[in-house]
Amino acid sequence: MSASRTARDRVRAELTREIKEAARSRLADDGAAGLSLRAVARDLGMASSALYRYFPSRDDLLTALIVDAYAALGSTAEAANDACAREDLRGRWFSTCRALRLWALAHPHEYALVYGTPVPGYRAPRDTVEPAGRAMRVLTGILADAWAAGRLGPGVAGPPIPDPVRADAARVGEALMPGVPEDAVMRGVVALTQLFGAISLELFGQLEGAVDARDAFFDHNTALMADFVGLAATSTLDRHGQRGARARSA
Amino acid sequence: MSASRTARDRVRAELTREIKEAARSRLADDGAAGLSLRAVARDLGMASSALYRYFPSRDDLLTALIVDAYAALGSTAEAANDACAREDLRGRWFSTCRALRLWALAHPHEYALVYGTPVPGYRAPRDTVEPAGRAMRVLTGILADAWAAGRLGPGVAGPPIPDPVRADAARVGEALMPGVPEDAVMRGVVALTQLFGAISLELFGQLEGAVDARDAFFDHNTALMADFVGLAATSTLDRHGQRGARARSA
DNA sequence: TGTACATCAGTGAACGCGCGTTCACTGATGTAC
DNA sequence: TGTACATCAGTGAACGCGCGTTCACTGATGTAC
Repeated sequence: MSASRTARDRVRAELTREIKEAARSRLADDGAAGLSLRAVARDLGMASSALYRYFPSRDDLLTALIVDAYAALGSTAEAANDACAREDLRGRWFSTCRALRLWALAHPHEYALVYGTPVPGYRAPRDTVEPAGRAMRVLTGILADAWAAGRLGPGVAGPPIPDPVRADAARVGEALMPGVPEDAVMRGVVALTQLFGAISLELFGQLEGAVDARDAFFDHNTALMADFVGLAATSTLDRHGQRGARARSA
Repeated sequence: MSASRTARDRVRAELTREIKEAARSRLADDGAAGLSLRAVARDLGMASSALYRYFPSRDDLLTALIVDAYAALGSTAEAANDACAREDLRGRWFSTCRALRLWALAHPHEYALVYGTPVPGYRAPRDTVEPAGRAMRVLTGILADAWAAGRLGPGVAGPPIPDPVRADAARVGEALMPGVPEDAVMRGVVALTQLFGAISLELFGQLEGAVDARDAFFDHNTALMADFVGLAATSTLDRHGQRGARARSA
């Protein structure tokens, strides 16, 4: 049974993949709000009604694309992180930030799908919640490792944290970087916010005419925020993206 | 001539305003990509063809909305900045950041129009470039004032700035905060990026389930970034949004 | 292995809908003398 | 102030289009005996 099931089912899985692939291409022209089943079917040379054998509605296709985008973003981050020596904390941070930006630049419409303007009328179902956190979790994991290794410096101190914010930071910390004190958690969240702000502004065209050396600019940006969170400067990776460049001292 | 011209022209200006107003409301339901002249006309109780007396095409209406959004964001920032004593630099920074966030929360769809995912197929014309910078210029102006007054601390140092980035920072600094050295310009840009990242993440729903005390969270966020850029902590406004709270020492 | 039946994939026509834009028109408002 | 004319605002019908989704159908693939 399972062997024969896979015969037909492999074709099914393959076509499901192709439909999503075609839909991703369409995204570039029409955006998420304008994603059209008929256009996708046309690109694949099949009847639009055939798509209903694979996705019960347009929104379900959109959901699949969103889940895929989160997953791709997540595994990109994980791969970048894993490519570094575990104890090279600043290197892992840099590598992951860079990988996220490069993925976003290579897949701008999929990035926009998850971190851009929400699609009007579309409500993300539950399936979407879990994969959403994967990329984030890589970055917070680095901070947690740094803290555990006693290698998370004081960073920018800032004013004392008001109680309600402390509660939020405690909850976020519990979920993403257990053991890390609230003020370091806050700095981490601020750094993540900055990271996604930097990627979004570049991707959505707000740097146009203002910043030319985009790669180097992003790297310097990342370096400043690494200092901000207190990630010790032990990496060989934070200048110009050249592995093996001389380590710098903060 | 000019008196009689204004008779008819005042009605025209009024209706132009009403059309844009109705279009703004529509934005909430359908998003920018789905903005429909027919829907706007329906809401106003007029024939859809009548709108062509006011806007030559759908894209021109969209352009008008974008220009308006930038202008509203700009004057919101300016008003918040002007409401503070000129020498209260950190207060001005806080006041402006807060005002921008509150405007965005009050007008999420207009914010998305300018800082969210670009509308597919829409190319912003020239009219859009100048007003885009207004809100930014308020914030950079504060940093420039702080520098001129010798009140811009060292902030986070970061690594030495590579030459291409230095060139970008010099150009941006020239345009937005003349006289401020490149490293401070870079920190300013990073802070602006963080600000828009924070507003966008909150607005686009990424904080859902993670952060509850949104106002206080944003304020603390802002305080950390104010320290990051080196804005001296002399304000009475950076705790809990209460004017007259005790000044704190960094 | 062979046959009878059930399941599934894909088709093409049809549904009802909303869209941007054009056009010839009517009536009101403004202008020139 | 009054009249003749030009300009403008708004109408409603029409154009051609694309959309999501349903449905009865055909033929191929899988299942059970």
